[in-house]
Amino acid sequence: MEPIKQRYSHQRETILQVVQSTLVHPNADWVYKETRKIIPNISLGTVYRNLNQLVESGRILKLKDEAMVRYDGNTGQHDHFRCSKCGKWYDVELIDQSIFKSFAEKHDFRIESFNLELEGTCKNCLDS
Amino acid sequence: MEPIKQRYSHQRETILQVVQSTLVHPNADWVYKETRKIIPNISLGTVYRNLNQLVESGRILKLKDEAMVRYDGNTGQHDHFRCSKCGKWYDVELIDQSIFKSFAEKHDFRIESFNLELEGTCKNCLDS
DNA sequence: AAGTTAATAGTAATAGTTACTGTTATGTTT
DNA sequence: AAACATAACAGTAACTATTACTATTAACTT
Ligand SMILES: [Mn+2]
Ligand SMILES: [Mn+2]
Ligand SMILES: [Zn+2]
Ligand SMILES: [Zn+2]
Repeated sequence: MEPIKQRYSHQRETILQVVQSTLVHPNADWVYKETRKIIPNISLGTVYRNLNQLVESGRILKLKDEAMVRYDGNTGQHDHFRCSKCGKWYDVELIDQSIFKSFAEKHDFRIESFNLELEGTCKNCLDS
Repeated sequence: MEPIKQRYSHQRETILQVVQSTLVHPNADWVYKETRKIIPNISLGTVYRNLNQLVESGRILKLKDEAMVRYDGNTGQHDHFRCSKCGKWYDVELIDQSIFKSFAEKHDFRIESFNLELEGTCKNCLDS
């Protein structure tokens, strides 16, 4: 069988740029609203479909929030801190990943990704 | 203002026992079906309300699955491996938590919980 | 230029969860 | 023990994030 053909689409590239242009780790609706500033008649379904494809092809990351999915244009190795008060996501410095690598070998699983998430209260919320 | 009064309820205690009796890290519907074996006319709303209360009071843990919430009756310190093929959650041995503790001090955040999640393919799925 | 079909806009449907409402049961006060 | 106050309940409606559907458009192939 033939390889799946993925065609270029203006919408997909715009969505990718929107996700890559921010540090907010947006959800689908945020991406939708931002993308509509560039393509006013884009459909919400198109945003969802393309976000999923971009995750599938590894060009963006998928994050799990409380009751929503969030996306991350930064596909480099990093972890997250989530503020339980304001809901903001912050990138944090990575612990040496070799810790996890050696850990992986103790188990009978094929480990494909490590995800370390810290939760608490951010500086902003602590100050105010 | 007075402290919130939490009354005993047969339903809540049964739900707690159901969650504590398993290692599957169940979602709300699984808990609902299991609890109905004991209290046949319990309402799904009651299950959700009590699961939330049990999380709130720290008697069970809340986990984020792909598009669902899961619960864990094991509130001891441990981490998880999730199989992306069969969706099962496994408890895994904890890395020395002091790693995270020292890490926390580098940041201007008040860190309240660490959550390490590994994803990949489990032994069962690798074999078959 | 004509043909193929991936991708789209728009909308309907699904699924997990929460909100509401009248009734029941738990814990308290007479 | 009886009356009371209200947390919790069963049952159901509403909400919300996401996916599915459908007729049309546009990207690539021949
Ligand atoms: Mn990030
Ligand atoms: Mn567990
Ligand atoms: Zn905050
Ligand atoms: Zn598996």
